[in-house]
Amino acid sequence: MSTDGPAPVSRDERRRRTEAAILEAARALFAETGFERATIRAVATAAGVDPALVMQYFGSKEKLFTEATRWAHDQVSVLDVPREQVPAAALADLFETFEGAGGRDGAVALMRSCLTHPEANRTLRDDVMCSVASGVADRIGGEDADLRAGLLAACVMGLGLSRYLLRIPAVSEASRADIERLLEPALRALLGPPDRPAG
Amino acid sequence: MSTDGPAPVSRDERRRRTEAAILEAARALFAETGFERATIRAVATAAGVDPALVMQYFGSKEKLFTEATRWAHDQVSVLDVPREQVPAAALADLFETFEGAGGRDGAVALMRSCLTHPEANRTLRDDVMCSVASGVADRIGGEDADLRAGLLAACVMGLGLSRYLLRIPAVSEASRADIERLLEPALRALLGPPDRPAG
DNA sequence: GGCACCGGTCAACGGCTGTAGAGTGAACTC
DNA sequence: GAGTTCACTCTACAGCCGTTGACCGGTGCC
Repeated sequence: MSTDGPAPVSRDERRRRTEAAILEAARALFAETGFERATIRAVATAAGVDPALVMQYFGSKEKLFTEATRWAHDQVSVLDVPREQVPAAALADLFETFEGAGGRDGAVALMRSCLTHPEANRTLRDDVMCSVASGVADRIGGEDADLRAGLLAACVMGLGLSRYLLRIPAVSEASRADIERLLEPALRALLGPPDRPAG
Repeated sequence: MSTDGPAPVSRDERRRRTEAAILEAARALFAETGFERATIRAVATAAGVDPALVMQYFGSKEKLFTEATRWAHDQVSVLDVPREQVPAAALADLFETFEGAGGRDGAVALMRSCLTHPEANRTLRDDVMCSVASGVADRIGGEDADLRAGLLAACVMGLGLSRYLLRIPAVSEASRADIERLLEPALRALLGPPDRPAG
């Protein structure tokens, strides 16, 4: 309580901290109630600042939301594994996204608002689902590759929705291992028969 | 075009018709934009009446929403088929719910709002998902029956979400038959090994 | 034919929302 | 140490929302 010194926080540092606090509060509130019900006033209160400061930092509620739900493409492992490991990797990616160290609020916030907020809808469909499904389809191959990949993505998203958003007890309270054990074989069936390079 | 007569609509008949028109408009708007963004004024305009009349008929926006998204338990066939037909019946129920003759807007409206509206959330989780999953679990049997049923419900809901709400192209534009052909075997894998009556 | 009823409309209120602009005091620069 | 910058706050506005109560006119009943 003495070695801390007189709080030598520079102006830049303060700005970075409050911006992070606002972003964190926004993520939490967007995740909890969705875009429409989360108000800038509530975000500001949670972050301990004035509502006008939120506007000053992010320009508008829309831009705040976009910033708070930015999707990181690079933490998707399903695009980097051989065909047979796609189902397991897809599940691992889901668990990592929603239970990993990096705050899960951003993902929940995007998903929470994806049915009522036009841009969240577009982002989740195009930048997440279609983008991933397209890569998965390449690994699956065959005539129905696109549909198979789409159905796989749909099932994984259904799991995420049930477990983290709707919180259906049987799915929400199950262990990650149990879900992988039961669901991975089912997703594997979506891949279809093993590769046949030509045909 | 002449035998119609001078529109002999009684007062009761008029009331029933306008109430139905309001309900239909509400379903359509709730389905399109969700509970929060759909306004009573917009519903009234779409139904061709005054906003105050909507209040007079349904009491509040909440009650209007509840009425517009009432869930009919009786059209679920998955609870009336033997174990091996559960996956096919679950898919048939989904297609019937969202593409059947009885307006699909009610189902879309409930689903559209299930992530942001507390009561829609509760209804979809408890009255739809848990209720159905519980019945399915009974048919599946075994140690993990509840989780297996929950995962099956999650996958089917993921399909519905991708096809009718997010409209992911690969899933949305596929034929019902193709989806059944590819997804039914996968869902069948969720049932686990065939019944073993004791054990 | 007079009267009560009721489907329907009009105008308005209070509250909440996103947003804008002026102002303030402490941290930085020279 | 004076002047500037900038994080931050206060106050306010305009618009939209759900909701209400008074009012109007045709319909049904005696």
